Amino acid sequence: MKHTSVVEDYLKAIWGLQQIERPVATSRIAERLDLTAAAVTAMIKRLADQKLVRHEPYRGVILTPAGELSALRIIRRHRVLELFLTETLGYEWDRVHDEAERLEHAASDELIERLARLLGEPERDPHGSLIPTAEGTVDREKLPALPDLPVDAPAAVVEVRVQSPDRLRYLGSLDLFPGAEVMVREQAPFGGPLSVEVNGAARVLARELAEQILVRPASRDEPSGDASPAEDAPGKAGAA
Amino acid sequence: MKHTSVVEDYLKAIWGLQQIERPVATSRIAERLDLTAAAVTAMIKRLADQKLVRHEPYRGVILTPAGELSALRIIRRHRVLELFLTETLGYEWDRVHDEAERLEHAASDELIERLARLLGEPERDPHGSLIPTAEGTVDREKLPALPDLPVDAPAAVVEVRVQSPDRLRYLGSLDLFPGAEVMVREQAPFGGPLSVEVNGAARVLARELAEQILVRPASRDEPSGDASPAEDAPGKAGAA
DNA sequence: TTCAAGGTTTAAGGTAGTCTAAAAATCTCC
DNA sequence: GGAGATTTTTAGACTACCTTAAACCTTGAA
Repeated sequence: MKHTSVVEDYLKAIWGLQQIERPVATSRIAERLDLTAAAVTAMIKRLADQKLVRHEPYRGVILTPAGELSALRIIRRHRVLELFLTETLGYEWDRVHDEAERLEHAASDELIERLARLLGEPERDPHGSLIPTAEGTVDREKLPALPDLPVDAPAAVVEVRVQSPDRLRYLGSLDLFPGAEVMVREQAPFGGPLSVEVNGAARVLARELAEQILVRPASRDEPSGDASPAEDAPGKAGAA
Repeated sequence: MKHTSVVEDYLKAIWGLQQIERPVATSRIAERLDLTAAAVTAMIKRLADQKLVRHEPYRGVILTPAGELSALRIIRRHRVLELFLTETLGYEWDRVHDEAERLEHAASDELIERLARLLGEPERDPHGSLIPTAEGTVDREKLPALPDLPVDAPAAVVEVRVQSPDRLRYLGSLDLFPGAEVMVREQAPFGGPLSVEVNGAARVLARELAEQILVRPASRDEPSGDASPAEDAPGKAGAA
């Protein structure tokens, strides 16, 4: 039940990669954790011994139910901490990841639950990602990305699936936080950029970035983006 | 400048022991960290290589200025975190130590400074211990302990030098938090217990514990214990 | 003044994690 | 259905810790 912080990092990485492809290749894990494939192979053995993953040599790994549960608990920690950092301490949304990355291994369950209480039992982190429950469950949601939206259809940003601080900072400068109201005005052909209205202001956005912005289309009869649980824009709280 | 968390633990332990005797014996460190003396000797070599301690074989170690600075920064982290846990998250004062012990190695300087700001740049932790500044300085203060007080002289509790959760819980049940107003009524001879008035209520306290309670005698002309910077009693915030 | 007790250091071995380099398996493509 | 490229695993070595057991100082008391 209690793992080293390195083991926690592996589980988290594997969980994330598993959302993309199952089973997960050794080299994917190595890339994500910035380690050699040899190190990953060695660790996978240990994880398999602890019944956290199942490993088919040369084929890849998948998390066991125990492994997945552990992963989700760590992800909960991470996301609660991120939200605490922005909401309570005024961190910018592009600077919370690394800090949370270290704290998540040191924080007790009790600390996390107290933080969650302080934050009002939040459902999403500052990037709009769903926070797993303390029991380790998350809803699988299937949201459209910005480029999937029909032209001129109003929607609200729900989640910004971007890690890189640079990109986050840039998106923040465009006001593209969870909760922002958006409308696609035009999509340039051949994978070109999108013209988007963000909270009423006209913006142009590279398609690559737009793909990472998940939205909830406004339902016809609602006045304006009120269907979204994410209500306020993080990352602009008290500047350092 | 950046050390492993094990190194940080050693520095903190040595700093604390150095307040009692200098140089610090290998076996004292081993006791405090619950390791074998052999492990300590090995680590001392590494610390000496990094110029964090000076070591005279068979005689003991003392921190170098660099080592002391590092130690004080870690102690600052620890104490700021402890205060955050009681003040903001409602932890009891007997349960903050272990949590802070883990977090102190993961928290960035920035996090600690933001917490300190949130807490109003506090001077003392929940036990009344002085928090070193961000620059790594602490005042050396020389306060009398409860048994040093003349009978019937009013004083205020400043610091409770107790680690053990059991004892802290017990002292808390007697209202002996920093800020409490106390008066020694009687001292039993031959190292016997003290009769003490705490916030007006009569208590009896083992001498061993009383020795660890540091107080500031009320100055004659003040109405009541207002000279103390520690103003409110921690540890009684929202019960779990 | 020696010598035993007790604390300290060395020596040897273990775990968790990393790396490089080489061997083995799988995939790709003609 | 191979040859060659690619990916994965093994092998051997390194760091930072820890342990136990033996060797080594220091000291204090007869």
